[in-house]
Amino acid sequence: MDTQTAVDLEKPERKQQQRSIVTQQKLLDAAIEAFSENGFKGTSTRDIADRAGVHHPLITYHFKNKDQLWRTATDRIFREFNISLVKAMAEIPDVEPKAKAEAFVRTYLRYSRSQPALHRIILQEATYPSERLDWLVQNHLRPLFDEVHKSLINLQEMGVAVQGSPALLFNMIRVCAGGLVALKLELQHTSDIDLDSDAQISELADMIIRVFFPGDQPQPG
Amino acid sequence: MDTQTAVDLEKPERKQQQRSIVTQQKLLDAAIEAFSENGFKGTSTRDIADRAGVHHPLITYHFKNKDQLWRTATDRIFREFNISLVKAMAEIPDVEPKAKAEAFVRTYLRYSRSQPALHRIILQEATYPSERLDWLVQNHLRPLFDEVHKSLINLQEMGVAVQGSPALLFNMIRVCAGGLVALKLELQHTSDIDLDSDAQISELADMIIRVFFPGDQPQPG
DNA sequence: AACATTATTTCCAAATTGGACTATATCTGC
DNA sequence: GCAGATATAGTCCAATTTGGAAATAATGTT
Repeated sequence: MDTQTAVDLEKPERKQQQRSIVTQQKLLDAAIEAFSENGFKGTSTRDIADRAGVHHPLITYHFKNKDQLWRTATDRIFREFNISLVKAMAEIPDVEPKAKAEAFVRTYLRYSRSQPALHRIILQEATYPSERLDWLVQNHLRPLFDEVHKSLINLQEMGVAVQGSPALLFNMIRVCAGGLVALKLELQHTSDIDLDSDAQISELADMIIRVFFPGDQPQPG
Repeated sequence: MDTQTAVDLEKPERKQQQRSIVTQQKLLDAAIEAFSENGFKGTSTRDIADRAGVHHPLITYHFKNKDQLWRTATDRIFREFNISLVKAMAEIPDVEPKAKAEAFVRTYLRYSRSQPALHRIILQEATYPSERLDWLVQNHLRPLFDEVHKSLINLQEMGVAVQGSPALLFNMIRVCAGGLVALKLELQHTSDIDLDSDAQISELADMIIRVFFPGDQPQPG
């Protein structure tokens, strides 16, 4: 439903120039950073332009307005994440559901680290009702939930995942991954945890898996 | 030329008037709401004054400036939480460590629901380094961590808590409680979870306990 | 009544806001 | 190459918002 250019022209008579693409990418990166730091309301288009090292009127030129910029930027994060996820899942055979769950956790965690905005922007928008939250839910969060939810029920039936509400379970896993990464600055100071390190990310992944998917492991007693 | 704030000075020659206390409370409530929605930078003192239904110069009068207002408001949240926590823990005998862990989870969850800002403000401040984050860590987060960390190690040794890094464990529990409540608006839409309901809060508490404290408590006698 | 405390009201100087506008540079398609 | 479209630069503005100061008025305390 969208093109790479800001405006949907019926008949693009010329192809988009390379420098234009670069500018848009810089603006999108800057927007993601700014929005996840200060929220939608707390971010000015000039701030974004400054971070991108670009003249601020270019935002109007490329993305029409602040709202469209937010949507395009957010869309990119979730798209990229979905690509990573699909790719990782495809490598695991369907007959190994626990391995699939593990892949999900590790992918979510790895992507969250490289792009903490994945979780932060959700949090920013979840503080009060807005059209943006509705958009986020409908286009990205709900579809993801629906899919994982099914898998989780399956895993519970197989005795791999812990019992209890699969909806709660999904969200607990999600915040243990993304939510912890979003707090990484704090964790460095309070808990001597450095989620920038591969080792600690891996340790966290192991722990999430061990806690939420304890099945197929040596049961004590 | 010292401005009198809520903090008690050496010798107040007259006692604080009731209307002053009310105004301060209204401002603190409004500040907590605004800061947790839009972060420190994204919140204006005028916005806070409007929410409180109070003239904005009163902020300067009562709290000197925006920064002091933030500190006072944040301090109040954590103090209140600590009071709840201490009170709840005092009711559980020391010989029942698992019950203590349960009480901690339930208290954290209940307080987070009545005051989601507890988690949201941390998240707002954890997105980039600031003096406020340092202050938060030193005055509230670190002390809480240190205390719970000890208890968790103990619980692990008794086989009540799951194995693994106690620091990670603490933070996983924390985000499963506070982090999920902070997302409650989203969860209503994506997952049909209503964390305003007692039943679902209780279900979440049970699940957290079941997942992170699966071991049985040795029964005395 | 006297005086401290609290609230109201008006004001300011600085910064920020989104956006318009023109001019210039650069690329594309021919 | 050229013409026309695309993209950026640079400048400007009017409106609003910002945190805060100040003078004045109202209210409570002793």
